[in-house]
Amino acid sequence: MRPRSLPFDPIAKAAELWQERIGDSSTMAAVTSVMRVQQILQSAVDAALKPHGLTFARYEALVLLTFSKRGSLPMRVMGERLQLHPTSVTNIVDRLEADGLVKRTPHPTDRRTTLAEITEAGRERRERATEAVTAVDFGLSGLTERQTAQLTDLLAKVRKSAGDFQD
Amino acid sequence: MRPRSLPFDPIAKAAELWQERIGDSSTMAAVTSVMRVQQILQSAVDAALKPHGLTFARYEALVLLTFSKRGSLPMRVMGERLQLHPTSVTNIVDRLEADGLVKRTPHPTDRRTTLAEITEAGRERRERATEAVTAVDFGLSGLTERQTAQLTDLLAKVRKSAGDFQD
DNA sequence: CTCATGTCAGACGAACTGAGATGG
DNA sequence: CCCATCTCAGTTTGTCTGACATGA
Repeated sequence: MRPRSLPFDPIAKAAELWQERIGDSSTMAAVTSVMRVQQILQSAVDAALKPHGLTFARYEALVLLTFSKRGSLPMRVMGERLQLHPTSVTNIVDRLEADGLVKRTPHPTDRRTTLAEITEAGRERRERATEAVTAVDFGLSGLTERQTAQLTDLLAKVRKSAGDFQD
Repeated sequence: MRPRSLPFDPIAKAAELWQERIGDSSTMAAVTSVMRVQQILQSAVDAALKPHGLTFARYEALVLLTFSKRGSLPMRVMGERLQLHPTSVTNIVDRLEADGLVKRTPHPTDRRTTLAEITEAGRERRERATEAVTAVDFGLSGLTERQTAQLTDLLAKVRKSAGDFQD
């Protein structure tokens, strides 16, 4: 149950007080804003996915597998792409497999690695789930096309600076 | 243990494939970017706060109390400002109180409500913690002053559109 | 030998649901 | 009576650590 909306912007207010009492507030305001917007988007997306028995993390995993050439990827690669801890990958694949959306199969040449392969049920589920999340625009509203692209660009700078990727 | 960095931007790559196979990818790219950057910031901030025995959520609560006139607020108000579930407020105040950083006191007139009041130890801890998080810029790097402000503005539009606040 | 890959057990933080006690 | 405030118990989700088995 999310609290009702405030008559003022709580982050702008906090930034104002921070500036008075502590110092430069621009970084603090941006970081708090990212945290809050993530919360908004996550809960919107999770709500849209709930009827389909998925969370955003599991949905992302399904999409990633859909995009792969053979519909399967080594679990290590999934972790790399989705920026997940190895044990988180195990956890997510466990749940997807329990729902019959993914199947673990042995790697043909490297017997250390396990492939996660999307099933036909997984592909169908992914399609329904995509309809659900796009119908609510992933919870993102209030921006023009251009502003949305601008947001993505700014965040890419941050990700790159944090070492998420090169180039 | 975070995976090493990729030789390409995984979100840009996913957006490209999404565009080919599913449709417009601009919203999906922005949302995925927010999710990922939040993860980066959260882990940077939590790492900086760990030596001080705080998480970001608890740190935010301490800051909020520091900013309040009497150093105390009704728990319901804390939930409103920090956008937290009532049980999460209980949980956070429990831990802060166990560490002696906050004290529960009865509301003078409304006996239903409990005030959380920051202690002197809490104020000191907040100050040290602020030094720690500002020293790492809250994990945010790669943006100019102007871009940081731009990011905050764009995210404010999203928050407002989602009903976080009016005006 | 080393290193990589995946899994397991156990802990944790944070959010939720549903129920309840207390009081306005 | 209804409603607000807070707490408690229990569940879910994802992350982490440390250890381990297997195999390149």
